[in-house]
Formats: sequence, C-alpha cells, structure tokens
Amino acid sequence: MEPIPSEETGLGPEAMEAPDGEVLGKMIREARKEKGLTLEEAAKAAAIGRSTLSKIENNQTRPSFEIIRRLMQTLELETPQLFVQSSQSGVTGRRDFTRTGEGEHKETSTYDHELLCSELTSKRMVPYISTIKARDVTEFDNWVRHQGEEFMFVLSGELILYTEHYRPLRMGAGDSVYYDSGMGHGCVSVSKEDAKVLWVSLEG
Amino acid sequence: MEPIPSEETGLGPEAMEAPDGEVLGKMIREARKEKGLTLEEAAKAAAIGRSTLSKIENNQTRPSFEIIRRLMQTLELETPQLFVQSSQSGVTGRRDFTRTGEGEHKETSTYDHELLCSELTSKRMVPYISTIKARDVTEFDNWVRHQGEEFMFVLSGELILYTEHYRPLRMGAGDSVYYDSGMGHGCVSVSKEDAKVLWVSLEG
DNA sequence: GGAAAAAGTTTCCTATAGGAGACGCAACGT
DNA sequence: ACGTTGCGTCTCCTATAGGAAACTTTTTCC
Repeated sequence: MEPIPSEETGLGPEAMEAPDGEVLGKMIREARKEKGLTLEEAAKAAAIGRSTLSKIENNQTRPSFEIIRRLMQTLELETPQLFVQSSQSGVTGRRDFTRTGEGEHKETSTYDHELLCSELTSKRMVPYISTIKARDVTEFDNWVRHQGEEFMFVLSGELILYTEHYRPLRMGAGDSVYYDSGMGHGCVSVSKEDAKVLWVSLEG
Repeated sequence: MEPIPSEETGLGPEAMEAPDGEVLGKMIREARKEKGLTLEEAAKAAAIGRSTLSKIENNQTRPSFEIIRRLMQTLELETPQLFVQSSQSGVTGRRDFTRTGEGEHKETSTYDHELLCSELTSKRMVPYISTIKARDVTEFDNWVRHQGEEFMFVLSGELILYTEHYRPLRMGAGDSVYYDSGMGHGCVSVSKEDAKVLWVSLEG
C-alpha cells in the first residue's frame, strides 16, 4: 500500500539534496527531545503544524526559512550560527564520530588510510589513521606534498619521519610532530610491526 | 483559549537575532552587491534561479531554508576563504615536534592539558593531550564553547562526551569524534583510571 | 490483557515556492 | 535616432510546503 507519489520531477534540479539537509531533521528532533517536548507542544510553541514538524524531522520536506527560524527559536538552537557563521565553520552545529577501526578505508601501495568521521563532509580538518607497513620502503623518490599544515601523532610502532629541509626524525608511540605539509614529507616504519599514526591535515 | 498565542513556551522574549522576514531580502541584496555580483552570477553560484533570487531580495517570497543556506554560503564564504587561507598558513617551511610527555603542561581543575608542538606558535591547528581525571563529576555547570571545529581521539580510558544538541556519546580507546566547537561540549571520564584524549582544535 | 489516551505518521488539499523565459529599462556604441 | 547588451522584474506554471484531520503506533493505567 505505498502510493508513493514521488514521481520524477521533470522539472527540478531541485532533486538535489544537501548533506546538511540530511542532518537537519535529525538535529531538530534531538533538540526537541532534549527539551522533552512532544511534536504537538513544540509545534504549537513554534506556531507551526504538528504534521509539518513531523515531516521536517523525517526529512520529508524542504522547510521554509521562516519555519526553521521559528523552530530554532523555540528549541533554542542559535539561529544565527546556523547561517552566518557557517561561513567560518563548515560543520556548524554538527558532530560525527567513528568507532575504533570503523573508519572508511582507503588503501594505497605504501599506506593503509582509515578516514575518521568522514560522514561530516564539510569539515576543515581531515583526521585519519594510517598504518605504515613494516619493512617497506627505505627511501622515497616521491615526497608527499600538499598545501597546508599537518599534525601527526604516533599511536604505535616506530618510524622515521622525513621532512624536506630537516633531519629525519625518529619517532615512537606518543611522539608528535607538526609541519608545513607544503614541504615534502613521508615516513617509514622501522619497527618490526606496522606503525600506526594519527594524522590531522588542514588544507590551504 | 485562542486569542493570543503568547504562552509560556519557555521561549523567552523577542530575542530575535535571526534576520527577520522584512530584513532578509535587504541583507542578501547588500551582501550580493558587496561582492559585486549580478543576480545572474549569484543565482548561478548558489544554484538557484535568477528570478527566485530577485523575489527573495524584494521580499516577495518566503524562501526555503535550503535556498537561504545556499545563498549564505555563496555570499559569505565563497571564494574568499580559499584565498585567505592560503595566505594564512603561518608555518611555511617549518616543523616542530614533541616527545611523549614532554609537552607544555597546563593544568586546570578538571583537566590536565599537555600542549604539543607548542614552539611552533603560528600554526593554525592546536594539538594537545588532555588527561580527564576519573571522578564523580556527572554534571556540567559550564559547557565549553569556542568558535571553530574540534577533533578528539581517545587514547585510553573511557569517557562520555557531551555535545549540545546531541546525545551523550560514550567513547573508548581508539574512538574519535569531530564537532563544531561552537556547540557547548565537555566530557567526563567514566573509567576507573583517568582518560587520555588527543584533541586538535581549529579556530574560526 | 485491554481500553483509553498520547505521540507520531500519513493523507488530502490549497496556497505558494521556485524556475524558465518574457518583459522593461538603462547604458552603452555606431 | 536605433540596435545591442546586460541587469533586474514580472508572468506563468508545476511541484510541493504546510495545515487539518484521519489514521497508526506507542504508552499508560486499570
């Protein structure tokens, strides 16, 4: 019994959905629950319809700015933040987490990268865990190089970080380093086991 | 009981900070002019229709949240960020490292912070390790809140991260989270030992 | 367990958001 | 004067937002 009137909109490039849209309903529902309000109470307080609120929370509609504004006020989400400041922080009002080992894997020849919190697409920093295979390359022909800054923290194993213009740096668990990733860089595991490092990269 | 819907919604007074319907169009027009964009250019950049933008600017419509979000993004952050950021990187050609436990310590009542790579002063990300004391603190009085984004990685112990608008998140070693640090946040150790977390914070 | 109430969802319908393109109207250059 | 070009507005139309109410699910209280 699913009439499902969702026919192809021969019209719209409107079919587009922003990742933010996805989260919006969730945010609102959580905020409402947080305040212990029912749909009816919240809707009334925001002067909107009960059904409208339900649809918004389930992402079944594309609410108007005005409606969202009222909801934000009612639920005490800071409205200005959501817009104006989204220019500064691309993750305004959002959060994402990743359980151990459950990141999105991306393997290359020398590394095994596990992207963390990758569902939060608009974030400015990019955190990932890399497994650097033991007994691998001992020299680079190709430095890695990308405009920005990078922070690295050694989780386990032992490795040598090569950074252009600097002496190689031998690092063990718990050590950390911060560098201009525009300089050529790369590392090599020198322990018997693979080395694990946490990287946080910032573009620009 | 219908006359005036001024009930005690806990909504507070007219602390309306969000652009009101009347002003919204004007704001947007000004922002667009500021950037020297024509209707067509701005609309295209925001992936909306030229006429739609015109109507919005003249307050002849009640635009959807999604449309406004796109406009805000286009008009506020668009290209500038890309340029600004590249000239912002203050660590050009530099590197700094910190050995385990040798960071600069900064203790507060609830946390014990160890700043990493703190000699590199002009870096944009701020990495530090915090020891969250195992204790009975089950309640916050004060959320931490600062404009920007934050990444957290649990090194050891078990804790609960509280983030405004979200459910508390129980985390163990190896788990990570990324969030808008403009939202109130804070955490509490729930293991018997102190919990250790690595934080990387980005302002703005 | 079962009835009643409460919370949430879906349906139905009207008003309108939003896009395409026509139109208006300056400011040019020839 | 007359095109021409570029920018903003207006008209027209379809898809859909949003409210009322019907419906379904969950919770509460005998």
